[in-house]
Amino acid sequence: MSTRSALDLQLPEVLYRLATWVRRATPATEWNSVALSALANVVQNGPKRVTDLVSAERITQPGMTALVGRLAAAGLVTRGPDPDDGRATLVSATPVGQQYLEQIHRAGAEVFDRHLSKLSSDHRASLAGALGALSALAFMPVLSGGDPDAG
Amino acid sequence: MSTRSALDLQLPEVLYRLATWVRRATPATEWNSVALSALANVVQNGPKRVTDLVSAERITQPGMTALVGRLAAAGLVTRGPDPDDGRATLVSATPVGQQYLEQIHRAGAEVFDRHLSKLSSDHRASLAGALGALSALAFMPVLSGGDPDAG
DNA sequence: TATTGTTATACTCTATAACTATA
DNA sequence: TATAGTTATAGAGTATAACAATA
Repeated sequence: MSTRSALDLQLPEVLYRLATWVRRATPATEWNSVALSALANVVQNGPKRVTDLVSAERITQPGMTALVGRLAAAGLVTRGPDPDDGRATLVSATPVGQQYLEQIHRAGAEVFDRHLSKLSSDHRASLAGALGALSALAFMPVLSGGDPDAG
Repeated sequence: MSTRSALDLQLPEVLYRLATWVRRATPATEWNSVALSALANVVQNGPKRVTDLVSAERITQPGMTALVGRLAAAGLVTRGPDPDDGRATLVSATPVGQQYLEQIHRAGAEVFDRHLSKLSSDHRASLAGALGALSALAFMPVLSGGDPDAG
């Protein structure tokens, strides 16, 4: 039995479960996951057009318009014109939005830390060794294929 | 620099991002994540009361009643009396529900496999080494604390 | 004519409150 | 009286369709 087959057979299932676990372990917030993800996008990558945000999330353009409107009403983002394209709207994070996201991440990190401390030292060591790989996966662009229309 | 501090500092952030990544990479289905999670609960653990399903998900009792009603209408679960408690309702998975969940997992596994194949062999090896730890985390009961009311 | 974004409308889902049945 | 579950009602969020502005 090679490590390759173990990886192929078990990791997808484990990742799936892990995502569910993270969803349950993460403290509830007043914003849903799509909203936090869109906010994180503009916080980390700078101003984005509505279309860009749409393609990064599983939501329609009108849905993103409404979401950006709510985020703007809450003071977490601002909307402005795109100097390069008169049709486009640039969505930018405000300092408040950035601070809010950092606070959410701190609260989530605390919860994760409490759970990680329950793991055996062997398990903790193997996780530390896989940090780079997990990060590479977490930052990997999602391949199209399940979604025929996705570009 | 110990591996312990690297783990504490980076892993929570990576896990958070990884969960978002999984959410985006997983093919969209007609059922949302709470519905699939509740279905998976009864498929894997056998019949459960509505209250049990409520405590495992972030949803209210009326919300779970409605969700179970939809799952039952779709033929994925059935409801029956609890022989030990006349007040309770036992929710059980049907063969159709079990097959549906297996199909969802197969489709998700295919997508994950395609992404995993993009990783370097070093990263794949470290992931294989962390499988046990990831699984331990994914199956760890969620600790209360962020949620004062949670048992 | 195609693309970007918004508005109008309807539907799904979930929360709070009130209720019934059983312990 | 407390617990398990349901029903009634209202609100948030998102999709489809139609529209306005710019490329």
